[in-house]
Amino acid sequence: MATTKTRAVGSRARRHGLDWDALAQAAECLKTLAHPARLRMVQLLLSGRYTVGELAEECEIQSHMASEHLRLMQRCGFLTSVREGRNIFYGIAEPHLENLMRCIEGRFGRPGR
Amino acid sequence: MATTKTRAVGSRARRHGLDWDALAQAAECLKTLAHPARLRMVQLLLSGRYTVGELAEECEIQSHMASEHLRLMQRCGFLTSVREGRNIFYGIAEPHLENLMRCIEGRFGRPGR
DNA sequence: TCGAAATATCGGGATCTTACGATATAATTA
DNA sequence: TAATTATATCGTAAGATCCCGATATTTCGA
Repeated sequence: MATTKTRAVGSRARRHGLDWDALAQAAECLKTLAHPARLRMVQLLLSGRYTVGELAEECEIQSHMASEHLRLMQRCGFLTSVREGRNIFYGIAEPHLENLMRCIEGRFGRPGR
Repeated sequence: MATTKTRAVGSRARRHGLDWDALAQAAECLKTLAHPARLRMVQLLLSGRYTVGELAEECEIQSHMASEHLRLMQRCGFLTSVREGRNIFYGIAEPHLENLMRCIEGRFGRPGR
């Protein structure tokens, strides 16, 4: 999973955007985001904090699946979590997610909204 | 792969960003983008057109693998391709990719650049 | 302390992805 | 036509992902 190859810079594109390590990291994060339930969770969490159960209900999945999705996103540093009594509230830790979701909504959102 | 479920809108988040179909579509596209070689190809192609062989060399993969990656991205409508003699030149078809890559570079690019 | 509620983890089976070698197709040149 | 170059496709095996049921863990209330 940790693709840590050292790559020579090709001929036509010197210093073109991200280096290979950054690309591998970015790919990991995109893969983590690339699931409808997880996208939905991010979308919801950008508007405030939610418990696991609430997210599960919104996404219509079992709560232990929500837990799993949240674990994956937390591993990428996307989320915060705070326990309050029996509940655990999740929130957004990665500020860039807002821009990214805006890009995605710009591409996939219906024009009439 | 075609997750076409009809989902009820939950309680706390009415009309929150994208609906389920759009999320599934977005997830597909993100998954397609979520590979270091494919990200690199998009990065390169945003600066001009490239042949399969050039892309393969830049990404240090075999050209038949480049071909495969390009096929996946074309299936999402990301790319254009034009044959010229023996070569096939690929380019960017989806204008939103530029914004998306900027978001990604904003997150993963080194601060000093 | 016991039971219930909320969340997390484990083990497994089905499905998908990835990269490979081999092969096929298309266009060019000898 | 035959050989060469560029690109695409096929079959496949290893590995990853997804979702499930079952089971743990943590916290609260009776």
